[in-house]
Amino acid sequence: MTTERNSKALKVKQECGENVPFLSDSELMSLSVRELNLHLRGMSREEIQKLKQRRRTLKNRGYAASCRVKRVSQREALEQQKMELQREVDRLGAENAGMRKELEGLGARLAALQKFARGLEAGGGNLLATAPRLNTASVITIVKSPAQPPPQRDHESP
Amino acid sequence: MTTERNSKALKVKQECGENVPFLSDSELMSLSVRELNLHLRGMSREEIQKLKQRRRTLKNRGYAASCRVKRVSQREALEQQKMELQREVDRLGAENAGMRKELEGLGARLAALQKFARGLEAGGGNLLATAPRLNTASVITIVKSPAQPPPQRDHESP
DNA sequence: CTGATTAGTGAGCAG
DNA sequence: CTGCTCACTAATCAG
Repeated sequence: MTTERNSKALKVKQECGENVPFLSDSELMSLSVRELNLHLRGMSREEIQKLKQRRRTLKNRGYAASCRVKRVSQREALEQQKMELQREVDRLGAENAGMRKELEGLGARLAALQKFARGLEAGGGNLLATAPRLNTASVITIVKSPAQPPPQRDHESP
Repeated sequence: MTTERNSKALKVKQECGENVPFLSDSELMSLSVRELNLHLRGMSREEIQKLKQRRRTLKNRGYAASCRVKRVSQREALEQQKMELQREVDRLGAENAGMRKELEGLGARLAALQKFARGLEAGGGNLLATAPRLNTASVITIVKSPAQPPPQRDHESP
């Protein structure tokens, strides 16, 4: 199955020896019916039928070949589409993992903040008194968003 | 191409009429060589060769059939896998969109908080004085996590 | 030899 | 008629 087919000299009916009647070997395949008729002067009905059958056979040979080519092409196209989808899955999966990590980080930050806020509430209203070791630069105050996004698009940059 | 093949009474070489020699019609296909030889008593070399060739042909018919079946199965399997991947892409895409929205919301909240915090810094150290309209229940304080655990953290209130 | 695969061939359908 | 597809056959390869 892996090895290459070496001596591939198939049969391919070739009546070259004795029977080169009037028309070329297999290029009557490319003639139209009208053109074929021009070459059909003075032939017995039987010979005409024989020639037309040979033409049909040659045509069928080509049809079968293109049928196989088409089959292979379709299979390869399917595999190609499958690989593209797999790549898309990988991409989305990675993006997903990244965002999940981001969310996790933000969630942890918010949890810590809420904990700190609870301590604030319990200790009193004075922020600086409650957390004396924190300077204002490291302290951010949060208002629980009442479902109204701020018109300003400002992001932090750590 | 869409219509079903109606009268599918293919040729399937059946030499039932005159030629039912010694062995069943086509069930010599299922005999092993050893068993076949038992039925080969008193036959001319030529007849034996003929029978063996018929057996080989019948076998080949079956091989070709299973080859076609396999081809179809593989194609269907590919299409199946493709559909599953497509479903996976859709699922991940939806999950992705959801998380993106979550991140967007959290980002907006953090942006608002930073804006508020900047106002705090500019106005002075007193939080309540800077935001007099906010009660402590709606205010949460954030510490930019400096990756250093607080040395004394023993007040907890669930 | 057995089983699988390929190309060629005729049957039969569809346009 | 033309083009395509199916089932069959022989040739060939692989194990």
